[in-house]
Amino acid sequence: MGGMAAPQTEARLLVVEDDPNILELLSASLRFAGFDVTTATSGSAAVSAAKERRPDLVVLDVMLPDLDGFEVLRMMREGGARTPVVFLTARDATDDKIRGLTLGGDDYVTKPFSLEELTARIRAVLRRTTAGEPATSRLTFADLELDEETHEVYRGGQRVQLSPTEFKLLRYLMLNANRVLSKAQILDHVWNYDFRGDDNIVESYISYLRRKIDKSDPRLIHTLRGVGYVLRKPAA
Amino acid sequence: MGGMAAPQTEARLLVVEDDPNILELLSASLRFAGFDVTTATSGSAAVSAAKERRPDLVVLDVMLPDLDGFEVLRMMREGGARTPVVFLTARDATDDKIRGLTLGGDDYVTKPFSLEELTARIRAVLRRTTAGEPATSRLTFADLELDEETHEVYRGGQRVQLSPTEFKLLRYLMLNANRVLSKAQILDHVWNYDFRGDDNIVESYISYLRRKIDKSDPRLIHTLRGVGYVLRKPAA
DNA sequence: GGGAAAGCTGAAGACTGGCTGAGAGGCGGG
DNA sequence: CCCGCCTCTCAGCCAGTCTTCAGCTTTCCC
Repeated sequence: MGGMAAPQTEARLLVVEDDPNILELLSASLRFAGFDVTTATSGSAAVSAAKERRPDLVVLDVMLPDLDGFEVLRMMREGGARTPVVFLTARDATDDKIRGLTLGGDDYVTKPFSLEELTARIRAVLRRTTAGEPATSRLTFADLELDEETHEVYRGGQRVQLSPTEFKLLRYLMLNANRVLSKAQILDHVWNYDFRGDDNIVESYISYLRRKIDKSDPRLIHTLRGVGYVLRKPAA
Repeated sequence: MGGMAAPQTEARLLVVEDDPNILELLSASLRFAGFDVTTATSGSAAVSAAKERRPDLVVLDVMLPDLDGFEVLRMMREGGARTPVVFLTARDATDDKIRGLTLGGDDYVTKPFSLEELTARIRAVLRRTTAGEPATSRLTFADLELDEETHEVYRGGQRVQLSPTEFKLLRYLMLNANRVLSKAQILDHVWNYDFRGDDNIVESYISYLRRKIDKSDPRLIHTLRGVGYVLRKPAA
């Protein structure tokens, strides 16, 4: 099943998470997305893995059996390393510590997250911290433009307002333009991993998207009956 | 049992399934399709078989007597092995767990499936995960082209619309070009294994296919009275 | 040539996948 | 506390698809 494109090929990630299911979910999909992934299941293991591997970015659960994520971060950075971090936190952890994170170039994602959400954050942080590149956060396909930073979307130069889920869905389609995506894949990537509804919600959101960005020719979102959806220029 | 071509020659599969009838069906036909097949009938047996054999891909029933498929997957992957998996699930497994199956390049097929369907998925997953190959998903025969990913079919460069079943039938014919296929074989491979209709449906679909892709010379789909059908260039 | 078996195909009806309108429920801002 | 947006579910609908059936043609054999 065609996964995520691999725009960040070979960036090295260290994923730190004690729940084995979530760890498996993360490492499998981030590897498939083209990252070079190492894992750790405790704070202390994370610290030594970080020392050894010098990852480009760390995905770090705040709640760990031994040290908490902030401790781990402090220890990793003793000695001046400036490895960027994306934290995973519980939804209600309105902790002040979390607040300050985006100041230092880091970021956080609340559980339960969607893979789309997480990989978008990872990409954004890497973009910001890697070199001083202009670092475009703009995706384009045909006359569609999507700005990952501002969440603005244009079709044919015309601004379109999308809800958060519509935005994530469109981003996923654009990242995987010309690739056929099944409803299951879309559900797995765009919706939170604890979503337990059925496929029909994908149809609904495809319908919303079409109404907002694909109501006239040339149509870009195509249905392949029994297979999935694909974002593609027609007449190919 | 029908002659599937062996495009993935010698890839090693581990098939895990507790129903002996289905296991037999699977192992026989996958072997005949050119795979090197090992089997296991329980989760724990699967884990040790995986360790020992290091298969290229695992076909894994979700419902097993001891561990469930997800447990098995997690245990297999402890230690960093990245063996891809094609899951077998019940059709109505709407509830929980099934989510996340398309991550990491894996895929799943719902029971009752057709062998065509399953082997197509297996091939697709192997294609995606094996090396960084260009990974063509395109079959061609004479001036017929069939794209397994997008389900697009061309005859002489001309796009043709096929229904899902027509598509599966044509793919089966193309994979077995120049090989004579009996109606029984076609039924066994292209239709779900629980189909209880009669042979005439194959005639119907051959008729549909001819109308769509074989209405003018040179004819490619030939009837061998009393024997079966074959996809072949004439004058041979 | 005639009969029988095999194959072909049009038509009919049931079924399915996908699309969308309506609306319930949640959350957040005013 | 009310309102509006958003998410998600549900149910109806439609088009396309599957399956069966019956009558027809072709082929084969005597």
